[in-house]
Amino acid sequence: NVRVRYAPSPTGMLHVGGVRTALFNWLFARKNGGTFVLRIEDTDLERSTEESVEQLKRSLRWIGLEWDEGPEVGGPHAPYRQTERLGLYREAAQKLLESGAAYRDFSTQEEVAAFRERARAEGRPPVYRGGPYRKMNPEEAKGRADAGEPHTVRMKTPAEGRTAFEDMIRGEVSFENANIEDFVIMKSSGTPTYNFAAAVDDAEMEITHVIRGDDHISNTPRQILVYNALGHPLPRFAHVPQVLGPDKKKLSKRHGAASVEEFAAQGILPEALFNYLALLGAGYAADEEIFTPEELASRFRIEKVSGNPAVFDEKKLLAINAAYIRKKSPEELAMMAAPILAGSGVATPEELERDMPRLTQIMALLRERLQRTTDISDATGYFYGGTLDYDEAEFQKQFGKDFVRENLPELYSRLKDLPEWTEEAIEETVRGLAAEREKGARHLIHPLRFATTGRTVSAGLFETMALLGRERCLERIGDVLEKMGSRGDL
RNA sequence: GGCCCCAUCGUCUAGCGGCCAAGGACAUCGCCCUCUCACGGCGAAAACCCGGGUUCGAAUCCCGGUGGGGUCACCA
Repeated sequence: NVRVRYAPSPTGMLHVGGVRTALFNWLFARKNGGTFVLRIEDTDLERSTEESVEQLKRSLRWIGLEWDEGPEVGGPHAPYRQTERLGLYREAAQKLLESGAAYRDFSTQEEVAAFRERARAEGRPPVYRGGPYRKMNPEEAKGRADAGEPHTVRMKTPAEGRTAFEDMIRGEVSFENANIEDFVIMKSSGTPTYNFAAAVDDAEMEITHVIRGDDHISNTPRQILVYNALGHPLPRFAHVPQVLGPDKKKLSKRHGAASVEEFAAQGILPEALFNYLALLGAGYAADEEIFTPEELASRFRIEKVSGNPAVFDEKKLLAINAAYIRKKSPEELAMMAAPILAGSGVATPEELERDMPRLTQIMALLRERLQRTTDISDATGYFYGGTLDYDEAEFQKQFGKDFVRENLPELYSRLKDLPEWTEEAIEETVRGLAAEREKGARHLIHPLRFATTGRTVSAGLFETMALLGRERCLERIGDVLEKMGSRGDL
């Protein structure tokens, strides 16, 4: 029975690197019919915030990573927050103290730092092994502790041999014990350190596969030591590489959007981020790239995950995002667009309510042209409201030509007299006039596009005008004619 | 600096000793479609870090170098 976990510390926003390891855990659980546990590692009282916890949960859910056990949903190993499990760590530490695997250290932080300093200066490895306290009589140490003397609890690390493990994506990784110092497991505040709490929890929660960022690879031997001292069988480990920015440095805010919430705010669809991140460095066959979470899960192979750090490519994310937007139905897009349009003030909620059928048709036209959902308000603005503001230079360019000046009024009146305002009728009118004047239709189409939409690019002109409606089109063309006249161009 | 990890087109990757004068995707550049933009189609350019081995044969295995990353806390 496979049990995996994602164990973030709530000290900031959920980072793409973090979601990716959460994602790999989720994928692995789904693939193997296992359980995905969420555990909050908030033993750093200084930096952990309640807000981060909420944000974390929100982000995880947004992208579609529901946890089977964890905060809010509960489970057989509750609670799932380390600050609520303090008793467990104290108990475990007590056990290690009694078995002699750990000892109390009464030296201060300054003293330990000084030791390391000296060792470094003398060219010895700065590996601290407790000074006099490692060998101190446990009874005496207990007495001092009971008397209230501040101390930490440290692991008694073997000075020789190696600690090795078989990483599921890297193969054997091994460390020399001589380089592993007697690390602290309980701080003088009585709270556990990361390496201890994580190992104790992974053991207690019966985690079978620890899949985490490779920045934890050097912590693994320490945790193995804890497991062993606790007499608990080891889980399997898999260390997934970091996500890097374009400069090959660890991805951070410096590189632009780096947190899930920022991507959401920038018009990225959750399924697109999910898909992109899952693909990033996961070693899927390269034949296709658009997959549902279920497909991703069934094809997921942890041992295929690449061992080298992956550079985050925003362009590719955008390409995938655009593909997901194209896959949405016009109805779905209209539902998404309405609040965006209302929010940006291009149309009132009531107006949009009435207008849903038309909005749906608009989305059908624009679907192929959107990269991010936030492009919607910009791309649809001209479908609402009356007259437009025209760019001066472009106005000159479009309407400065004699042919346009001579024929736009005629075009205006023919459009006005059309018995039916349909795409076909409009096209016939425009092409017809151009043909009569023996000119290519594009000589009329481009200025007309600019007049009716205020821009030089849009979806097909005739369908666009049909959706714009006769009244709005005539108003805008009339407005242009007037502007041309008022400056004596007519 | 010590320890650990990693190394195929710009980026993500396929490749797991011969099928590779290295395939796909994104990006780039052409062409086609076309009322513009997009979509779509076709095509181009673009990589096995270097040096030694092992082998009949290496992108694939081994060693060294170089480069990149991580980590060296009473932070996770």
